[in-house]
Amino acid sequence: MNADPPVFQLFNEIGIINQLSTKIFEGALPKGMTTAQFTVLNHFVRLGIDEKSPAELASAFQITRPTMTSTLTRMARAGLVSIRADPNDGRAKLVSLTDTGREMRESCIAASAVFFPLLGSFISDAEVAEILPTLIRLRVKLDGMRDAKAVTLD
Amino acid sequence: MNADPPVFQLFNEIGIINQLSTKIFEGALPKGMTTAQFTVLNHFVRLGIDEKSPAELASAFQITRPTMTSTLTRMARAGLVSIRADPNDGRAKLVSLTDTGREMRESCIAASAVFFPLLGSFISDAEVAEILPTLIRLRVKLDGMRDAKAVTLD
DNA sequence: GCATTATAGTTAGATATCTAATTATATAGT
DNA sequence: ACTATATAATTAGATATCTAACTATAATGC
Repeated sequence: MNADPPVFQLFNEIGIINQLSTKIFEGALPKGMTTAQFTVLNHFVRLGIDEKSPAELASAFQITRPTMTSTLTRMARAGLVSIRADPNDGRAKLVSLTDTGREMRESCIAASAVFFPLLGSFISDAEVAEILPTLIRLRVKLDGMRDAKAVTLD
Repeated sequence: MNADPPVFQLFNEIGIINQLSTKIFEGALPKGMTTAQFTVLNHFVRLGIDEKSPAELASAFQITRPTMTSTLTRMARAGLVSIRADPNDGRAKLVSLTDTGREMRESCIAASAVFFPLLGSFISDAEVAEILPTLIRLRVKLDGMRDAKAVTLD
């Protein structure tokens, strides 16, 4: 009864998996924390970065600058990041983690330490290894298309 | 330099693919149309349904009732759906497509007829066939967890 | 050097999504 | 029958996300 083309099905499944896994993950995070904010915290720590501009962060996460402004405003209000003017560029700003931000990231990591084994019980390492390369190839191609001026399709 | 566990990577890639493909798809839809609204239109047509309550629709798409209320309100405002009181249940309502809704669905299908071959050029049918079963299994398991009362993880 | 163009960040306005709380109606239980 | 519980829909308030438009500063170009 499912007449959808395989590619449609694929994107459909990916959409549902994304929605469900995101919800489960956020349910495990400290109250009020979101995936978007955790991603920023994790980025600084994992890459050992001191300061980065909002534009660079937006680019790293492939979101628009207004979205980044919005998230950073909330994170600054919560004391997770600190934002100062860039002394070398009057237009730009520089974002850095606060101690509170670093502690929050630790709490999130602790939460995910419980979360990922659970997900791991839903899909084996072998299965992940089997499908991950294909998904990465697909992501890279989609990503390349994003850079094409407009997604005109004509 | 990527020390993330494979499962983390998997969900990361899935998140990015979902974001990019959704954006590309919506870019192809008629101005103002969204994936959420198209999904509702397509649901009625594909399954040949006349009327369905907001609660049933919310359940079918695995979103909350407030979200469904929100989307249906906008769709009704745009003339895409019609909503009436359920004569058999004073609490419930019944949603149905309007002619405008049906036409809009056709336009979206026409748009996707251009979109999916494009995506198809990014991933072969063979690759889709290879990874789809695993993704479906994963989705089903995540889905089952959703029904567990609370995602307590403890 | 001054005008044009590009870039950084923000603001405005929109949609989708969630949780918590509210209102109204049904159903169950005793 | 009357109370207690469950269900349908909505409202309120929040986050994330987008596009379009705006302000300010930097870089280019002639």
